[in-house]
Amino acid sequence: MRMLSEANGSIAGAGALLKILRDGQARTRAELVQLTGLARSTLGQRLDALLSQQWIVPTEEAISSGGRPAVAFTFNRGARIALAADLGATHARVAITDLGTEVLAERADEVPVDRGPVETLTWLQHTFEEMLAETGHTRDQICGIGIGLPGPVEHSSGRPVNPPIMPGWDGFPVPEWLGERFGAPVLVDNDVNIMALGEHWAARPEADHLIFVKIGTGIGCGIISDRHLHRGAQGAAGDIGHIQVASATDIVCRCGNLGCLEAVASGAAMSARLSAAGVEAADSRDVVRLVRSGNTQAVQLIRQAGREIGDVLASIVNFFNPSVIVVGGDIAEAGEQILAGLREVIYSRSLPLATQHLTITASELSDRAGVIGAAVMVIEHVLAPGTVDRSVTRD
Amino acid sequence: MRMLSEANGSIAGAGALLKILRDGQARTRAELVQLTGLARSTLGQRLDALLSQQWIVPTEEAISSGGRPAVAFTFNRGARIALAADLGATHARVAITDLGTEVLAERADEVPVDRGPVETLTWLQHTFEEMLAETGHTRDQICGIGIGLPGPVEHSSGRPVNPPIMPGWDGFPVPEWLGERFGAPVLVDNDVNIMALGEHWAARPEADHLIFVKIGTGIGCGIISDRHLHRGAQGAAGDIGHIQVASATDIVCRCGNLGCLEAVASGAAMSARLSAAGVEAADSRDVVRLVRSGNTQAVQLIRQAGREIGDVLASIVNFFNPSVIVVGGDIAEAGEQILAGLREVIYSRSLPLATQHLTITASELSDRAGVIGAAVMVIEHVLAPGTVDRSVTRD
DNA sequence: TTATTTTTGCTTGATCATCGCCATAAGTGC
DNA sequence: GCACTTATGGCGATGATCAAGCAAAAATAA
Repeated sequence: MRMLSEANGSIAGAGALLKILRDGQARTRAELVQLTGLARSTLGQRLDALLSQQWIVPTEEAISSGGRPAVAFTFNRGARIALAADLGATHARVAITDLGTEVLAERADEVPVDRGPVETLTWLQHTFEEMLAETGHTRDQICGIGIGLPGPVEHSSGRPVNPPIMPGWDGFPVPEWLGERFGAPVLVDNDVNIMALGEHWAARPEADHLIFVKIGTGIGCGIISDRHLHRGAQGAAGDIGHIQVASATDIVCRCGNLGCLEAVASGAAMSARLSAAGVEAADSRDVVRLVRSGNTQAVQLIRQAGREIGDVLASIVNFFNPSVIVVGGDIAEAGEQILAGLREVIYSRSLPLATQHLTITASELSDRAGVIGAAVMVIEHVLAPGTVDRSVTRD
Repeated sequence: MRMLSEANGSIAGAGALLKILRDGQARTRAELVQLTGLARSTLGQRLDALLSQQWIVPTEEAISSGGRPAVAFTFNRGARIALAADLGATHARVAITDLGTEVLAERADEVPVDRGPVETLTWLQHTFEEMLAETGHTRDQICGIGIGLPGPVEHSSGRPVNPPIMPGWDGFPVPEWLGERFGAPVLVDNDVNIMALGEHWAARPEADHLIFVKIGTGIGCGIISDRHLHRGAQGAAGDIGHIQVASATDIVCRCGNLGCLEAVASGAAMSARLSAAGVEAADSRDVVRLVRSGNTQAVQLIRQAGREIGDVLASIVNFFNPSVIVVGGDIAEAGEQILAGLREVIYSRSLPLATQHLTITASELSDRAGVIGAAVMVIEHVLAPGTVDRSVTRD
């Protein structure tokens, strides 16, 4: 048993304590004794250890009930920082967060990922460095770096696997490249996976089984099963964009197959269809703009897309029985229009037992879900190893 | 940390050791020292504890490499027994197994579950007692009882939830009823879940993500994600029988909806169709019999059913990315006929990344998957709490 | 100001798991 | 039969933890 607790590393035996304090609530010694079952003296020793490492801090306010007021301790979210990046096909979002996933600095830029890993990561390195200077943080405060990439990633090695829209990235050792430059552990994952992680952790921690559906240029989803990210055998889980839908078996998808969901209901498919109909729309954002401005064709199209996606999700609800479905991505910005279509189909097609407590909602974190998820991935890896990922990448 | 290890109960600190010995990773003291990092003396103490409780036994053969031969230890599968039952709609299979899920005694009977819980469980109690007498085991050797039921079960409480084919069972406290009579922990779960568990554990332990598809009177599946059973938010995960299939939106299902998979490809649906065509077939078994005897209509029907189910599974493969799909249930006894249809559709419709290492195979345990899974559920609960289920039912 | 209450820091002796060391057991090779 | 090698068991030392107690600190109530 000893080895298990010592595997925690620097935090040593105090890991269990930290776990309790990390929920953000201030706890007094008396409460902690109650919660852990430790002796007062032992608890004192452990608190000292955590205090000296700055992992926790005493709060200002003293709660008195007639005698000497008790000192309450809280988790020190500012003890370390996490570097997080959500790299999309054309735009990237980079952030520095504290250990409570609070965003301390943030940037969103147009960065084409198709120029290859070295150029993109060099830009990322410089952006991180600039932001660190901005916020006045040093390198030794970094507890880790989390990266989301728009394609399949082998999480254990942090390398992209045959990514369709990232030429030159196949097998590129992202963790090694960045790890050398910052001297911190680097974790990489698929963008939908980290979005699911972010939404689950920051907005819906009570949901045990969550599906995050990203509707943007393409369509994909991140899966949380029993509070763990489900990545699948090849890390390819959640690739629902190429599931065949019944209604349109004549449309050719970019993958070569017929009637893929993505070829019908994605942002790219919708903008293409609007353009063909004479309405100008270059990408997902234009579609959303048109919907918001009340364009009839766009509204009809997005409602129909919602029903198509709902068709696929209805099957998934029966199979997976999630407690929450969160919808995010560019197209989700159109709001209720797409959710209405989704709900309509899911509630009529799926089993009552599976739908009676099912929540279908738009992402609360919106376009920040990715970076926050990347931060969560890193923080959990450092503070509670094994919760999110079971294999270490780099140290 | 202390409290964590003590929660293990009677095995105390030696739990980790037992896990290693159980998997056969190490056998001699030297190897165990290497693997655990414990001191030789500490290891010796722990081994003594395990030996005195009969959890492990020294083997006869002594491995020498020039000096005094090392004593090899093996997990004593006979230390305790598990009582297991797989109750189906009309027939039941009951077994006593050792801790290695080896079947020591077994019975298969026609037992209609629709007569209510008291009659069925009373029969089960007597069967267990008879079998115990037969094998010469006593009650205090029972480490637990595992039950599989044909309907949704809230695993944490062990109670059926609105089971469609089990009148009178809704909310019945199965664990309490049986626990009182045998003085052992009772775990209950859906029949497909335990089949998935059995097949995963006994036949395919290397598969991290497994889907067990049961094709019998109805159609359902059990889901293993990251070596853990995925039960879903309402314990309703895996209910793929009522997913709508494109090809037959005109057929009414017993659930009231149109075009359910179960209404097209289940044993009940096939026997009904054969009967309507003038070929006598009362149930799934008759269908299998006809297929085996080479009846053209039956063969065509089962091939088509394979394709329909494959259609649904193709979507699930994209979504879930399993490493193995195991097919079981009465209809699966027909062998390659149904697998051919499945493979045909899945390999053509699902993504190459997801299918390239995907195995689609018939159940190795066949009609024993259920009881063995029930035994696994109990054994894992006692020996490695938290591996399969995270909530305790009864003690 | 003083008494009371409650928290906190510190000390002590006991307990327990673990560790390192040494003696002994049980083989192999000459 | 003897030296050598390797495995095993036992003993005292170590360190973490615990329960208990006492004194100091910091508030409230009289």
